[in-house]
Amino acid sequence: MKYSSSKENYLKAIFHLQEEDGIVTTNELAAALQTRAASVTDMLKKLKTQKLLLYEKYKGFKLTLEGRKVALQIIRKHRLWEFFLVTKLNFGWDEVHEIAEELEHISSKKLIDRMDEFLGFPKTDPHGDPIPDSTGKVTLVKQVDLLNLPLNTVAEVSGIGDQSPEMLDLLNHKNIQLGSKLEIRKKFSFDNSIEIKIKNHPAITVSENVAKKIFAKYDE
Amino acid sequence: MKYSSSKENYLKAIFHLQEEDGIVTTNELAAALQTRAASVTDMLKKLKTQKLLLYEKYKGFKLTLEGRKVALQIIRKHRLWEFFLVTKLNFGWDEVHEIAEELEHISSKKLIDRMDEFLGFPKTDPHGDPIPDSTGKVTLVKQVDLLNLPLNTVAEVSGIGDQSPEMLDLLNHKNIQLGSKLEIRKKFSFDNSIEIKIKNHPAITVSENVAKKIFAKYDE
DNA sequence: ATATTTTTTTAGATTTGTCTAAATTTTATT
DNA sequence: AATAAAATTTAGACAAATCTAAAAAAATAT
Ligand SMILES: [Mn+2]
Ligand SMILES: [Mn+2]
Ligand SMILES: [Mn+2]
Ligand SMILES: [Mn+2]
Repeated sequence: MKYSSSKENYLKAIFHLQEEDGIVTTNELAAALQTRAASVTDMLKKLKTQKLLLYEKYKGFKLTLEGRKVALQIIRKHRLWEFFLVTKLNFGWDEVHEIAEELEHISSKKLIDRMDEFLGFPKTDPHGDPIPDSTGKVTLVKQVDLLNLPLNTVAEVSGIGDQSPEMLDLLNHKNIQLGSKLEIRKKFSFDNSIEIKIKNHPAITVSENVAKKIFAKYDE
Repeated sequence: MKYSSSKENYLKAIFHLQEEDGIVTTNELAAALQTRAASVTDMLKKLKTQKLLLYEKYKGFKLTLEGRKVALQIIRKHRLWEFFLVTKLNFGWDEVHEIAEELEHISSKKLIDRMDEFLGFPKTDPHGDPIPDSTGKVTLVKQVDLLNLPLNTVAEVSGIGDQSPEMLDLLNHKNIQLGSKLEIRKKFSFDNSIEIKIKNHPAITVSENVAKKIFAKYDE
């Protein structure tokens, strides 16, 4: 089945909001898609007709198994394209999202499976988010945020929980990137900020709000 | 300026028909785009409003300089993507057209320029058609069709003038591909068919209609 | 338990791209 | 030159995706 770019964007947004909130509301979805609540309601009805969504008016909605499956395929495409852009075309990890937002709607399944192979079947995208395999399965990546990383333990940055331009800008300026090796030198209990030493860089301090959005993996 | 996929397809089709016929008609364009003459007229008006087309009703139409420029950028993207699919993702040259038909509408200029660089600035696509550079300039490739290739002269297949699935199927079965080294062994004046010897393959015969659609370059 | 506020849905338009059927213009034929 | 045929355009309709404003339902506060 082939769906319009607009429908695909809705399915993806519902999936993401469902993941974090459990339940999704019309207004939330409208905000996420930068559209109006009325437009959302219109689309919900269409998605229901196509059996991609369970929806009873005023009662809320959630993806059907089929809707979930479609959403995961779009996410797979989005993240593989991002990986391609960063690793093969030397894009910065903070400039690939917009382009992937278009590329994720290219329909050929064969194309994306070949791309996956070409890239060596990567497990996470440049933002540390997991890439579903061709059947839609996601390998959970075990990671802790920096607030929960033990002192003086070398860890590798594996994900960022906030991909806003503001956050990416901050990370760029502090030389924090995916794959960076770092350790916590000190935790300030006054404001929960932490001092970080990144390999080959002077020590820096980041706030609690930043620290809890940076994920890393380390050997125990 | 950003144009819809539909508009881009129209501009590209007009450009191609203009190239071969000089003048393009409403019906021709409708046939090329698999749509109706009435739809074409509708779109011609819109393209005129956007100054991409010179158009007076019942009098014919042709691209403006701006329309031509846009068309060349779409063609550049189409051919670079085809090259990528064949050389990096191991697609057959007969299965890339459809996918490129979608990819050509991805808007990022930076993406396509990075891709061009990644591919080593190729001059022709997998069908032998020239790839415009980032300013829209095309390097003319000097080539003759097989009917005009001298006897017993080794030449390299550099282009195919008909990319229909039927033609591509025939070429596949006869082991003729881009880059094939071949020479004409005999020309049958009865029906203008020719006997071809392709390196590492037994001699084969192709009809006049096929021969005139195969282009090759050779040293004089 | 009412009243108020917030959320969601409907009603009715609008834009883009397409279609069929009919009208108009151009081109070809007697 | 008149007529027939072909090409092109217009008129009017439709589907998809969006919008604003109004109505309806649900949640919250008094
Ligand atoms: Mn998207
Ligand atoms: Mn990402
Ligand atoms: Mn296209
Ligand atoms: Mn081509």
